Amino acid sequence: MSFGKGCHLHLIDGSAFIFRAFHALPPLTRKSDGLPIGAVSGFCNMLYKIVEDNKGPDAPTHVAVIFDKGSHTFRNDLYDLYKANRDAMPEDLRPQMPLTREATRAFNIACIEQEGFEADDIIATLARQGREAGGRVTIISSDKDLMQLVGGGVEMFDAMKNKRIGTEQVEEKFGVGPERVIDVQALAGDSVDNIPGAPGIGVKTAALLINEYGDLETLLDRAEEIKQPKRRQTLLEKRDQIELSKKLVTLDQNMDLDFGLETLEVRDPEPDALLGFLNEMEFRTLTKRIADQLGVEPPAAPEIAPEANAPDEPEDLPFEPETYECVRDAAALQGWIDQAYKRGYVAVDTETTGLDEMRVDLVGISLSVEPGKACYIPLIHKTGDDDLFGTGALAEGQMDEAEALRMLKPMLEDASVLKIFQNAKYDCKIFTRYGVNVAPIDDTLLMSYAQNAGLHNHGMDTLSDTYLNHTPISIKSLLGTGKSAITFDKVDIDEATKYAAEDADITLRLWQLFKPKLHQKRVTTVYETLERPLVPVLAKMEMSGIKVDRDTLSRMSNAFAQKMAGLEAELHELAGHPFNVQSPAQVGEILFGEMALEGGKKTKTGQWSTPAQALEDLATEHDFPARVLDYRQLQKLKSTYTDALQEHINPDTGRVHTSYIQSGANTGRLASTDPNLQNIPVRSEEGRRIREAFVADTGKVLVSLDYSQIELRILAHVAGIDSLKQAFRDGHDIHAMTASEMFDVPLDEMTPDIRRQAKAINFGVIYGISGFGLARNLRIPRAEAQGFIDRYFERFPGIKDYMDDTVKFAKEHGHVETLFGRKIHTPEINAKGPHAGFAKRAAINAPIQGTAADVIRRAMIRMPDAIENLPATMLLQVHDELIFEVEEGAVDDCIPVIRDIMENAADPAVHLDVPLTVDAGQGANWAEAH
DNA sequence: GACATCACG
DNA sequence: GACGTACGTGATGTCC
Repeated sequence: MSFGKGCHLHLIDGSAFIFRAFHALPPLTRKSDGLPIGAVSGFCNMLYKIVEDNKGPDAPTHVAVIFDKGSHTFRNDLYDLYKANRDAMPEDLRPQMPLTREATRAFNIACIEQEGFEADDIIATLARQGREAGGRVTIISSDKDLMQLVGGGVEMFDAMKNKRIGTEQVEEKFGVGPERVIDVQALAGDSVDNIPGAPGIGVKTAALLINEYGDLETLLDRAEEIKQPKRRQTLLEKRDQIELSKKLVTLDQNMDLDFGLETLEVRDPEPDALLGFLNEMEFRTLTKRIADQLGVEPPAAPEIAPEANAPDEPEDLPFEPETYECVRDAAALQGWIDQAYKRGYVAVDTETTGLDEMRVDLVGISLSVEPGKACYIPLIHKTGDDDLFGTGALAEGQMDEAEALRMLKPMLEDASVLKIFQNAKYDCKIFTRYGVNVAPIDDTLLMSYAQNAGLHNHGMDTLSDTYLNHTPISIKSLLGTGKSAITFDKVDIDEATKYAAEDADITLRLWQLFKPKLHQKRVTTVYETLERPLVPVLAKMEMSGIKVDRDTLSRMSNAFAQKMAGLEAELHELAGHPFNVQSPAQVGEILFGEMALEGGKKTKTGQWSTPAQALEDLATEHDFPARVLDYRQLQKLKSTYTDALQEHINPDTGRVHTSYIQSGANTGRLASTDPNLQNIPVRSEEGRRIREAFVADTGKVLVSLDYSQIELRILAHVAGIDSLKQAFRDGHDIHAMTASEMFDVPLDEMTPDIRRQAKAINFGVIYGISGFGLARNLRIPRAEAQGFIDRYFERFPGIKDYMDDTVKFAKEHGHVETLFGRKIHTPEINAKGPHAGFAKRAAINAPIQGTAADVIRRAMIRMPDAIENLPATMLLQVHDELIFEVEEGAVDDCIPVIRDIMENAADPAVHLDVPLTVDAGQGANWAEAH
């Protein structure tokens, strides 16, 4: 039936409804697997009402549900900040997006979306067509942006409030008729969509002005006449901005649509399809009600077998590498992309030619959408035979790389499709280098880390073995080892498919297993606020890198080499024969064998132990150990720093790009590798000079900000030590204060040595102090050290209580927690023997170190937004320090902003009783900035 | 690949 | 009563 007079078109604003339903309705999850379905439920109930009303006098003859699609529209081209302040889609809503499309189709209602257009524009176009054809139109929505369409047979209906919105209601809201709504919106702006409007003018004033002057254009032309000076000035100065705002709020009523209104005719639902869907969603009431209405038997409710969902029961679906698909053309790839959209999630893995994300080439991509179902898309695999350049020719049967990425990019960047990785940071960095900014992501490695830190590592092999009872194909079996190892692009495509697709399959299975457990184990907040959002932050820092001056390092290396040669000759002379100075075994033999020095200890393997501490004792009497110490220091600086760092300078960027391991330390700290930039020397004068090689780029400076005494402050807070807390509030020297309390020395009589001892005790406390450890550190008799500790606990009884309570908690629960809820497991805490001591001290230290780690993570996660409009880039993190590269001249603007974020990073989740203070430094290089 | 050593917070 | 200990990391070289 064609659309015309007497027809009634219902246009349902699907996207807006889902968001509103999601926020308005209590969270509801599917019983069998915990899938969030609250918004889908609200949506289906609304559709049901429409089906029910189909019999009524006001029944629609035509109906459609319209959704937004894609995030980039013509409005973004007009104004790049359009909707820029929108929050990311809530985690629980994302999987519901594709389900609402499915629901629409199940109800046999036209489901409409068009890439690059907002639902509002499609609605506007359809409404105009309906109006012009002489029919009635009802827009099911309460979105004020649609109110401009009301009138001439078009009205709106708020389905959640059950309220009709006609011309009167629009006038009530905007103070003008529907035809002038866009003028008012252009002036008033909209903070939700980030439409600027005229600053200082809201809806009330805007309506007043429009009613006085008739329309926006007249108002702007005659703005000079306005009496209020501020208002007049705004309208004159912001004319461009206001006109732009009008363009942004004006809906496009003339879109090209590839269907006519007649295709939207109301159709009865197919009972099987509709009831099948509702049953699958486990909507019991609705299924029954609709079955009754349709006059058919409701389908049997799905069986919920409790065992199938027992938390620790891995699914038994076998792994069958032969069944994985090798995707070799666009049609096959499109099928997988469609699957990803349909489900709203997809596991992704990349294969590359190596491990350095900044340099390697992408070789292929694998995807998985359900357990056992995965594919591999080979892109640049080579044939076995080398060509003239030894690179090998491209193997047959692979998609063009650019084409494959072009097809995948919209899906990988689409907010409604969750991309699941094992170690997302690695793959995201690769994709970024190929022009794809992957979001949103989930990461099974981090999910495991949030749940299981302290129990085991979180690599794919461990996780697959532990949770899926399956040992994945080893990469070594494909690449070989050592010198004869090949790169992944040389691997036969069939073999590569089995390996790569399996990784995606495993990732997806792990995700399905871990997802509900986050909640069960009470670590959803940790994962969502401390792990997942850190991934893009770290990826950006790593890709930024830090500039390192090769010449400085090279000169230092040469100087070290010369000194070492001199020392080596001297040592051979002293020993009376040549030997390898770098061999602790040989040094030990000379010291304690040939020279027969006293006090030598042996390591557990029976060789003489020669650590620096032991050599220092001997060095007061003998030259030999003193020279060994000198040699070792230089050897360390040269091999680990001045030589190795040069190798790490990326030839393309001239910078060093470290890699942070987010799951590296059980406590929540980061670890840095390849190279480790968290242990660049600073304590010795000679070593510190290496920091001079870390420089700011031309026209910029390095800025370093670090938390002062953060762990001691956290200890004062968690142990509730009032005197310490007060000392921090007053900005006192905490070590001097401790010394004064302990040794009854007034502050003005404090000596550096007494203070040094108190400082060692303060640190010892954080580490789970022992008399032996303190004695060794301070080089005092053990009894004396124990005396210090007893005294300390006497003066600060709260600390002793904290330590005992923490150990007790660990023994009871098998884990300890940071203030932010991070759990660190302590499986050895109930062990007997020497293990127990280690576990106890680790348990005491973990909440303190871990809380500090959580605090700086929170600061880092907030940093990108805070410095968005400042010429500053965050480069490095060294546990309690952040290093930025800042444009010269902007330093004084940046430091207060960064400091503010760092000092208040604990709030509002945790309010510390002690202030956190941050010291800042700046300079042309890291030595100066620190 | 285990071990010893030493760089950092 | 003896044991054998400061907490958390990563990189390097020797030696088997």
